[in-house]
Amino acid sequence: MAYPIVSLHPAWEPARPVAFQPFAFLVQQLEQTLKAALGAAIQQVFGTEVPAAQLALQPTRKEFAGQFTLVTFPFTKTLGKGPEQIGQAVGEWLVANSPLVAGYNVVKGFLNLEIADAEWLKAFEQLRQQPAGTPVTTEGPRNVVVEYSSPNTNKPLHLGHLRNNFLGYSVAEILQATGATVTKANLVNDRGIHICKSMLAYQQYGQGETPQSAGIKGDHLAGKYYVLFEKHYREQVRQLEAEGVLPDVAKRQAPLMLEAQDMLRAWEAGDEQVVSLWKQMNGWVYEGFDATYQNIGVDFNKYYYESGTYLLGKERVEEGLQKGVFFRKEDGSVWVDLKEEGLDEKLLLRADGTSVYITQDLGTAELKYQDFGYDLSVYVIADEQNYHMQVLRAVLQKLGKPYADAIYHLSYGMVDLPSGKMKSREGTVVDADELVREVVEAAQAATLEKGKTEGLTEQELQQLYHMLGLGALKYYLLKVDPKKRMLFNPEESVKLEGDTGPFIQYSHARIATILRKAAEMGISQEADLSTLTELPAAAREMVQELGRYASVVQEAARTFSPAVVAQYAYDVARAYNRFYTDIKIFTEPNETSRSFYVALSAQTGRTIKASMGLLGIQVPERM
RNA sequence: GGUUGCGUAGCUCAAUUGGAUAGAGCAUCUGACUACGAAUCAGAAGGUUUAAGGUUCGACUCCUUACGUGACCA
Repeated sequence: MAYPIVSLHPAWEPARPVAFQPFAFLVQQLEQTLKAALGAAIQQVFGTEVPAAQLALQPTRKEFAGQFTLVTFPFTKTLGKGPEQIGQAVGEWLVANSPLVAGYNVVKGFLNLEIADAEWLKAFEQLRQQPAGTPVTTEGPRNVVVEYSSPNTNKPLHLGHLRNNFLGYSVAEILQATGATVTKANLVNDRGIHICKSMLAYQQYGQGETPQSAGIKGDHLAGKYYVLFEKHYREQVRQLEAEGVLPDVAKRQAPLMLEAQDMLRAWEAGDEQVVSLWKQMNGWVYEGFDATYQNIGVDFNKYYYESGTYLLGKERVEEGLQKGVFFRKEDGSVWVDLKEEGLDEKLLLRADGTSVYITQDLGTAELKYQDFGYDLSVYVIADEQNYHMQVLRAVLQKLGKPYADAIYHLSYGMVDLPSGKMKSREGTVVDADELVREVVEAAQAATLEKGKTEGLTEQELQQLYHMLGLGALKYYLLKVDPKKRMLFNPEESVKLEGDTGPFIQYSHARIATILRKAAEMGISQEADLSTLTELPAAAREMVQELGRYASVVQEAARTFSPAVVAQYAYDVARAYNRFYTDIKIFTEPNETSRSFYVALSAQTGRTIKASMGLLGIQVPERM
């Protein structure tokens, strides 16, 4: 693999310029050319060379004419002139000498440059020739594993998991769009004391119930017994405390807890009965998870099970002891000293030889690397585990693992409710299946109210409601910067106006209608655009917006942020709606312009579809 | 107690990574469907970016302190 692993973390910096561009980066290309022209201008006018890195261009703000802006403040010292003077001189030179630049204006230290419409048209022509799915770059990691979802098998998925799943899926898609080969992995936490709790409760109170007999999804059934365990366990603790036992002791010595621990030991020892119950219940849970995954539209190429990796983790601990980077305490427990790394001493293996979380994570990391030899391994895990992930990396570094630095923790903020934190103990957890049902129902109600779907079959309607409901939910969860904690407001999440998924889906449906009608009217999208000389502002802005696609996806990949793509999709939809009200496509008298507007609409539709696809959101032809 | 994240309009979020008069949506108010879909568009109002200092041509962004709030480590 040609990519040095160490350079990939935490976010790789694209080297510029690159030799080969697989995608016509409309805006990037213009920017490059413009920068070269700017360099030449300064050279010609002032006789001084300015490093290209200093020529920072930014988009011109809406209230000024132009599309690109050069900030001239940084040059005042080296050029010995005032910021306005520099702007004037450079602008004047460019208009006279560069075909790119049609006009300029200077406001204080800002030189606003207007790109000639002919250039925009040329760029648009290039852009629309690009086949769908063309990688947006050749840089960055090429072989990536994205681990996400990673549920426990003792209860069903909830709202927090949804953020995780949508993020993981989307980041995988985004990285794939940069040309990387991406493996979506799901590490199932299928062993441990919490699993035993469900099993024990089932054994004691289940009376042979099955998902079929109870008419409950398997994951919900397991969750039911987990809750039942907690209920009876708490009762036992309360009783012990009433008998005068200290709270801490009561928690440890409640019969149910002791039995659960017995069961865990029996499981590790391979006890047939326990293992068979474990297999049966996990089987139910997996069926339930599969149904949820399918329903929310996420998938995986590879499953890992902690039951299959924790032993490998113990081997890593042994390896560390042999290499002398771990140490054993008198009681037999194994530790690593990470004080030099600014962390603490950390337990790796209990005195009784049983593994802790980090043990299995060491094993899983090893296995993943054996399987895929990745140059980037993304872990989509909530930020409450920041410390844990730092430790994992540090331990792998101590072990001298080549993949230690290829690990990237995509640390996302937890989801709050208007009522505060989600607490399973207080029953405030929002169930994923139920939430999805609610958003789909809300989408159905809204669609029926609009009454624009006559002619669709019942099946098409159901698909549409699902598409819209999930679109609303996914967009709502993905539009916020992953790193930030977010508030989930159930009422807002099913809204379909303003900054929402359905708004963008609506824009797509609108475009689809335009294209259908254009086809009926026999309007070609292939007119020779070179005969057009001037564009209406709305069309120019639309072209410019569409041209950002590749750099937006690169930015999203670099920062592991679907929010960047969500924001872009919204911007595109908004720009199109503005264009739509501004310009009457079918009454446009100039045939070439009319053809151009249809082609522009088509390209907008493709861009919306692609962007939303990166978020895992589908878009309808009608709604 | 230690480590660490966050604090922007009434609410939910942005701000091109140090650039212009801090932008969107929701909610509120006003206007636009007898030419392509009003789930839309145009406009109004809404801010001492928690506070105080510092760095510089320039700070929501970087540094220090305080306050508020969350997470993790025992």
